[in-house]
Amino acid sequence: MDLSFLAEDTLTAAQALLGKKITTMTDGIVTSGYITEVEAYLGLEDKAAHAYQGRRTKKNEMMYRDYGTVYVYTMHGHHCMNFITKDEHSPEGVLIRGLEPVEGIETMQIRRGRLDHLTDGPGKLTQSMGIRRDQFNGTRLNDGPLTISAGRVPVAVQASKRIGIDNKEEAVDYLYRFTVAGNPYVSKDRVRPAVDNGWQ
DNA sequence: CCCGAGATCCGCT
DNA sequence: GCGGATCTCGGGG
Repeated sequence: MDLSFLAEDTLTAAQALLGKKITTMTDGIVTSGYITEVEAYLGLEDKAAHAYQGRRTKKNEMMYRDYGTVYVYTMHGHHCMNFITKDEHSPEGVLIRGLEPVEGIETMQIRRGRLDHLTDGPGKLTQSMGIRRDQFNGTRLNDGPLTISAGRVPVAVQASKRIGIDNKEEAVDYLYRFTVAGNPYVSKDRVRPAVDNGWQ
């Protein structure tokens, strides 16, 4: 699919990612899901972003690549995945925080070691889909082990505060988290499922 | 070399 | 809601 929507403003790109289907091939096994929850990180002026004030290290180097680059980092022993937006002058990206599983659910259950809560969090979904830093960091969407395609369309998008950044001063209040309204496959919130999980 | 900070997860209260 | 597990990386001595 055409990825040029990732070259535009990151807040718009983040919302446009909701409903897109992402598919991985890891160890010869396909897993996939629809994106239900994302967070935008705006780089230079966003105190919660890894690239705040142009900070550039080995860890966040991929934030300075072009749109469509996959940025995976580890924290607390888990992997988190971003899709980079814009270009090398604007180190911005979108954290993928939730998916509605589609294919390979049994594999996800094995990888997670449990039957539910497979993809309702940034570290959970990377584990379920076999997304490891050494194989995915720095790859490009649709030109590596991760593909993105059209998927579904949300009836409504809900904006809220980002999760887990409670000591970042004014940035904690930005409404840069976006979820599919009425979809239960999201972190933290307990959502009452809407008709068809909030898809059109 | 050591220390501590994280865009987390899990189980328990 | 809370505390503990967990691990890589970056910065300061």
